Amino acid sequence: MALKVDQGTAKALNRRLALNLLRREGGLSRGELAAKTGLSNAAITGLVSELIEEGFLKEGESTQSTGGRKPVLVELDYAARYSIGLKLMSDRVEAVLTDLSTEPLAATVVALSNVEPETVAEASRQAVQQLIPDSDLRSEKLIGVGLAMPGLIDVEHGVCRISHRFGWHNVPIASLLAEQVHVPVWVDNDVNAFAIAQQLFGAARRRSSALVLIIGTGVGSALIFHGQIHRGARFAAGEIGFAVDGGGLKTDTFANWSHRFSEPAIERQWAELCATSAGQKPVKLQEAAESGDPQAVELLGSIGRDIGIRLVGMIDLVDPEVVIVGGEAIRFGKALIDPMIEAVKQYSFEVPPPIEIDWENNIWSRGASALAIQKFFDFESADGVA
Amino acid sequence: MALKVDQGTAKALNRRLALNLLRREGGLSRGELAAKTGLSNAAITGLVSELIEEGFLKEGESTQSTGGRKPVLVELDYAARYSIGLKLMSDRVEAVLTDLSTEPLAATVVALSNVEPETVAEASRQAVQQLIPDSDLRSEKLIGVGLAMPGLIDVEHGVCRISHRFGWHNVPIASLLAEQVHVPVWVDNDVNAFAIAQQLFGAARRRSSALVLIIGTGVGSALIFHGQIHRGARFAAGEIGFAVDGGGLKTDTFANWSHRFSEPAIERQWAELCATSAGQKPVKLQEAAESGDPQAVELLGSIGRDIGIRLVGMIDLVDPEVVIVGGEAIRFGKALIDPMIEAVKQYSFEVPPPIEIDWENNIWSRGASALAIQKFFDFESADGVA
DNA sequence: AGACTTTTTTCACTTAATGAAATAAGATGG
DNA sequence: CCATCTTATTTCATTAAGTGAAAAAAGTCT
Repeated sequence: MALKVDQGTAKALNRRLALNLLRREGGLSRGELAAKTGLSNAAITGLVSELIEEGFLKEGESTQSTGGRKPVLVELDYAARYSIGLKLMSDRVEAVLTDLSTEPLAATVVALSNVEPETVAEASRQAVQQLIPDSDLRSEKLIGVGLAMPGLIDVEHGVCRISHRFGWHNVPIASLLAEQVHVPVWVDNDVNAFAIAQQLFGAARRRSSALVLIIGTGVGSALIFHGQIHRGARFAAGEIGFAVDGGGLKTDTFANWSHRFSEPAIERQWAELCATSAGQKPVKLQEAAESGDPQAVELLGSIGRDIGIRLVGMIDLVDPEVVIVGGEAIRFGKALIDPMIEAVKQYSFEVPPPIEIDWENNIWSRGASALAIQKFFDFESADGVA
Repeated sequence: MALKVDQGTAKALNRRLALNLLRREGGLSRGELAAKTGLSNAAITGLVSELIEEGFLKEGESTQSTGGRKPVLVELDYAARYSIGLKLMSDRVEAVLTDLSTEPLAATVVALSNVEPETVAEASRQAVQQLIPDSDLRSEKLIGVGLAMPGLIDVEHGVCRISHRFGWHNVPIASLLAEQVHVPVWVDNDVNAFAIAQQLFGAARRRSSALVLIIGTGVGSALIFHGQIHRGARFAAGEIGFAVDGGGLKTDTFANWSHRFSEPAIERQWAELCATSAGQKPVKLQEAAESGDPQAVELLGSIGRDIGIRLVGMIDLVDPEVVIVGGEAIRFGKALIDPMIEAVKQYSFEVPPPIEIDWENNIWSRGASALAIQKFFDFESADGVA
């Protein structure tokens, strides 16, 4: 429910406005900041000095004078604090310590013997301990811990409503972990976490809406509108992994996104292909595609096209400013991606939005770290679970 | 771009908050209003007396005392002002005069000899004139005119970017009309207008998100998030009419939503069916379905199921609080609707949101009227094109 | 060095909300 | 029927955040 706006919230909103402007545009003088926010110079003076006092902003170099006093650049001090990101996998917790720009400073991995909530919380505690052993430093400079996992997450209460992959049902994982690490903890769906990182410092940085598609262990998506994750009425927005497809007039053929398009599914299809074409010794799909193997190129092309066709439906529905595609399947390269983009261009209602491919290893845990960092740039639910 | 919040905008936001609370909940006492908005009693006293002075609120009957002074109910005075809605059709302009609750007070239709912007503007002027001949009354009590039409509309500038059905391209229809009627004019896509009406006083009244699906002359949709229409980066959100469908593994079969699912397309399929089944004299599809004709029930069932299957993809992506289905095809009744709902239930990822069917004749122009009314409940772009 | 220019800060003022106290209006009970 | 209690609404002094104008700071240019 929307709530009243008093002077306190108004101030917080203006603070967020200025911070996000600096995040998107880099260094700005106080005067530019005033012009771009619409606030008076006087107000900016006060706001900036508060933020400098808190350590989030620093004065940069003065730039060119235009015949008078040089403007003093003000910029975000990304090194001022740390954040920790934890990505839950079925067999391990991947952890990373980053600065406020999600730049990794250290990383570690803790193995999981099982996926019981207590086991996961204990492994997470160990990971945090390894990354910042000094508990004083933790309370001083660590802004919090972000936890990313597959499933439907109630981010406000820090509860995992449903995670099929972990077999969880209403697990208050944020508070379980917060009890152990004594810093604020935020949980979110892993694809949402990736999308937030893209929004803060990635391809969606200067855009207000985005559609994120992940082709990894499963297939999932995330939506950003007005610079905010759209989570849906039951935290299920973007859960396209199980979308059925009636196949035109043939309603009896249902193709499951994850079943055909996930990275494991693609590998499986390659294995089946290799098994049937006798005499050929099995080669890795990625290598085969890179060396131009016709069967591999054909398989990936067909899958890419089909993904593209489904992407068109999503684009036409929400009309995002940009589409960002990531996930482990990106490693299959152009053979998969180009036909996908081609299909989007061919079948879109209008000229489609730009499609950006962005993926690298360890990006999951950086996304998790962005969950905590986002709270600096975003005024809503700035409390986490502590 | 988001902008600063000063005391003026804060006040406007609080005013909006109170108005929307009253719209959703009906009459409330000042005390309840204070409790639900989070504002102090003192602030509510001031706010309410301003709104009463302006004529938008009135005091209602005092309710039951609970042992002390009776609370005085405050409610919206829907009769305080008028709004006019214009729905552009290819051969006519349908117009309705409503109160602030979109309740029709009078209606008229003006024929169009062609769809040139000037012709449309002139016909619209005539319609307004017929509904309120007295120009003094217009400037006093008419809050504005809402114009609904198919196509991509830049609502901020009142420009129709593209309308295939009218052959328009960047037509500043709002200012063309505003010049003639001398009241504020707002234009929007017709499906968006319908959705806004549903949000203000229909099935989405107490919800903050909704997915609206229209099966009419074409097939279109609208999205409401946070009580606001989601228009997309190029005003193209919801334009699913041309969505392609790769049909599972068979990428060569493309079924176009509008081509198979629009009301004319359904009629066409019935006509084809009647033509092939020799000896049978043609019966109207709606009548055939109502009388339980197996072929009609079968045809509508198959179409309904296919629509349902596609709806699942949309629901899984955006996870709306409610789905609202409307459009001229609703007249085909349960034979079409029930299989659609069945399919949604069968193939959804989670328990699907409630699906509400809401349609009646002349609803298009009431939706148009809601475009102007919405500006009272919504603080953004409250200026229109004047 | 003195005259401009441009940026940033200072300060008196305005506005909208707040909490506490006052007032209004009805209920209750002898 | 009057005194007292209860609940609803209004009044008022106070507070917080932003504004515009003027002052101060920090340059450039001749």
